[in-house]
This record gives sequence, C-alpha cells and structure tokens, in this order.
Amino acid sequence: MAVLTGDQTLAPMVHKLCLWQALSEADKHAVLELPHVVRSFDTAEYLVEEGARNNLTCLLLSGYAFRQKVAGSGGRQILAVHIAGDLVDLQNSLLKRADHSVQALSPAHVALIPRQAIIELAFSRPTIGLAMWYDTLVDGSLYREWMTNIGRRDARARIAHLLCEFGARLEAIGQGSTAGYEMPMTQEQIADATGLTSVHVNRILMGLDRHGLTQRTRKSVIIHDWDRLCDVGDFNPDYLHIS
Amino acid sequence: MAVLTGDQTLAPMVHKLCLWQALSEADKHAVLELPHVVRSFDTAEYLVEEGARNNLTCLLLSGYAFRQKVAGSGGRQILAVHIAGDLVDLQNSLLKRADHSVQALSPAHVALIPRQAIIELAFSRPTIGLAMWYDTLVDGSLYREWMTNIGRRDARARIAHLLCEFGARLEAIGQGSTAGYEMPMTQEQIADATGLTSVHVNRILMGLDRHGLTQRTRKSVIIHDWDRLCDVGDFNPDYLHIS
DNA sequence: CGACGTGTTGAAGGAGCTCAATCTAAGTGG
DNA sequence: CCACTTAGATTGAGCTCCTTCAACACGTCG
Repeated sequence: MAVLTGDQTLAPMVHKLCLWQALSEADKHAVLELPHVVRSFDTAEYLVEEGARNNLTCLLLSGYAFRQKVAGSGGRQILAVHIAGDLVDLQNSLLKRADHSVQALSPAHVALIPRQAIIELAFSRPTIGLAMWYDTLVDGSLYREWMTNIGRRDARARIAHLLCEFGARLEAIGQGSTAGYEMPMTQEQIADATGLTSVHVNRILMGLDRHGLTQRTRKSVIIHDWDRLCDVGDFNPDYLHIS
Repeated sequence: MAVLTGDQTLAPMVHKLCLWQALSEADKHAVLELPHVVRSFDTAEYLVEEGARNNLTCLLLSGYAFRQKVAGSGGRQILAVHIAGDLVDLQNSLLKRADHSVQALSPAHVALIPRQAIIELAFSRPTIGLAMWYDTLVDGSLYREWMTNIGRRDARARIAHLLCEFGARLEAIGQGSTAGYEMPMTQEQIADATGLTSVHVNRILMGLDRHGLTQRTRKSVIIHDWDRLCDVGDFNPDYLHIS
C-alpha cells in the first residue's frame, strides 16, 4: 500500500484513519511523516494524568490502555479500553486540560505526536482532518453504548457485552477473533468498566463458563457460542462503525 | 458583536462556538450565512431517528431535546440533554447512519443545516472547524461524566449531580441559575438518564426536598443550598469545559 | 520459600426494583 | 365553568440482584 521508503512507525494510524475515510497515497505519506517520539510504558503507568496540560497526543502502537475517571466516593469508572492503532488522546490533548486519565493496561508502545502537528495536518488535508474528526465521533459512539450498557443492562448482559465488544474489535485489527482472544483485563478492571464489583463479576464469569458460552483461563477467553453470547449481551456491532 | 444586517437565526451557534475558539468577525459572519431551514418540533417528536441516514445537522434554537438509546430488554437510556444553542447532531450526521435517536423534550425550534455546508465551512475556516471539533469533544466529556455518574455513584448522588449539571449549563446560557431553573424532565426521564426507576427517583427527590436542599414544583426546581447539592452530587463543573 | 496480586467462595445485608394502588394538576370538550 | 380524562407524581409492601466483608486458593516472581 504505502511506499517502502520512510518510517513506517505510524502505519497503525494510517490504517485506523482509512477505516473512516479513503486516503490518497499523498495523505498516507503525510500521516507517516508526522513528527513523533516512541516511548514504552509499563503496566499501570500513566499515559495521561487528570489535570495535566498535555501538548502531546498518543497513538497506541502495541499493548492496551484504558481511560478512567475517579468519583468522589473513591469508586473508579473505566470509560474505554484502547487497543493497538487507537489514537488514544485527541480528546484530552485538544481540550488542553485533561479531565480524566489514561493508563497502560499492559506493557505498551506509544508514539507521541505534538498536538500542533496534528491540527496543522487536519486542516491542511481535509480528508485526514475529517477522518480524525470521525475517529473522535466514533469514540463518542462507544461511550454512548457503554452508558447504555451500564445504565440499562443487568450484570450478565453487561459482561457479555464487554466480551463481545473485545472480540469484534480485536478481530478487526487481526489480534484475536470472535472465537477467542487474549483478555487484557483483570476481573476488578472488568468490574470498574461495567459498574459492578469484582466479586459479582467473578460469579457471572463463572456462570458464563458453566453454561458453555465461554471458557476462560487466567489470561484468555475462548468463546464457544458467539451468537448466544451476543444474544445474552444484547450486542449489535453497528455502534463500532467498523466495516 | 456581529453586524446588524443579515439573518441572525444562527446566532446561538456563533455564541456556542465562541465558547471554544475566538472567532473573527468574518468567521462569525460565515457561520450566520450557513444555509438552513427553521422547523418546529412538538414534545416527544423525533429530530433524528435511529437508523436514519441523515444529511441535516440540527441546531437547537429554543426548547430542549435529548438523545437516547434503547436496550434489547426494552430499557431506555437517556444519553444527553441538549439546551438552546447546542449543535445537536454533528455526531449522527457526520457518521451518516444514526446509531441512536434524538427527541424533543419540549416544544422546540430547530435550524436544520446541510451536512455538506458544515463540512465545507469547517475546512475552509480552520478556526470554525476547530471550534466544531471541540464541540464534539466536549460532548464526549459529558458522556464520560455521565458514565461515571451512572456507574459509580449511588442514586442520591446521581440525581443531585444531574440537577447540578442543569443548573450550571442553564446559567451559562442565561436561562436559569444555580439558584433554580425550569426543569424540563419528568421523573421517568430523570430515571432513564440516571439508570434508575421513576419510583426510586421520586423517593430520592422527595428526600432532597425534605432535607432542605431543593424545593420542587411540577415544572421547576429551586436550589436552596447549591454548595451542599454539589457536594452530595460529587459535582465539579470542570468537565463542562465552560469558562 | 514467602509474598503479593488475582481469582474463588460463603454468608448476610441493603439499595434499588417491581407491582399496584392512589393522588394531583393540567388539560379538553361540552 | 364544570365534568371528564390523562399524564405524571406519590406511596406502600415485598422481593432480588448486587454489594460488603471476610476468608481462602492459586500461581507467579523476586
């Protein structure tokens, strides 16, 4: 697809943007040439801290990251989970003052791109700009679905829905499938993503296994009956806006 | 601020965008000249229906509207409430296929603007484009806060938080204050916005009244103790990104 | 080996739900 | 202006899903 010469570090970003808009070779090239620095993060390390004034946007090259907010009571809400190729922080970096934090969920490689370079690219090449705008809008779509998940589904459906979402998203980047994948979250993190407690998550997960829908090991999930899991989780992939 | 000549219908949009970026007179003028049609909607009428392919973006000129999603179980989740001046549907119209619906919460006047005109304006005048992008990002910020509200606060805090949010937002557009405002939602709608049932919302609201925090009539709220209500609702207005 | 993070299990309690009845305000038509 | 209607608010009683607290198991890693 792209020319062979030149730095391919930002190829995952090109790939992602192409989901939203057809980019010309020149556009792709321009994205690849964005100034950036690659940095590694350990599990639980912060990519973005709440309150920070950030001039860098993160692109997740490998590993997982999640976005979270802490309520006054001390409860933590996980707002989104990001996988390789995701533009993790247009949101915080464009808004200047981060209103929530982003943490690595696993060891991760990240490309840091100056905000100003992103903005200039967006407006000098409208197709790219539109693709990036879409990207933030799709993030919003996921937020809406999660809100519905937390607000209007019972614990079993919430968790099944989360498992389905991972399956669908990981399949789209070739890092797993609807038949199973490496599960990056602990049960406590699943609890914080679904508005439940880890104890209850454990019981529900065991129930899903017992009913033959899934089969877990410590670090992975095998999905035995995708259709039924989608059914239990009230999952419809339209909101992901992939394909 | 703007020149006296010309159609001022879209002034609320100018006002909103100015919250995110300083616009030049020429920019303001360009926004006011966007092609549009004004239309009235009755309470409960749909501005956008889920699944629709929409080429028009809505700007709310007066009244209230809300965004909702329906879960498979039949439960409804209200995702956001919009007030006069809000650009109600960049999200759905840019994504082409609406993944949720938007309904009038009261009789409302809406300006309908062709998507293409918005996009062209956004990229021909980067300051405006950036302001609109910000606007969708701020929507995302509200989604995150609501998710935290639903997922990690108890019923009392959720409802107090919602009351605080309305107070702060209505004050910002001069249509109420932190001392009280016209409440556009029924208790059932409050329930659907907070992930509760209307019965429980009723009990909590009565409790807030009984404790002297608020005083409700059928259509309005007086807030007697704003600070304490913020405290109960774990409310911090930063996420609104106003001021 | 020991320690720590994570997963698993049990028992008890409570926040919020369900169902169902009643009340109230604000129309609406005559 | 009044009888009638209706959407929304209020209240009660019983129940359940999920939480809390606490103990224990397991695997990994220094």
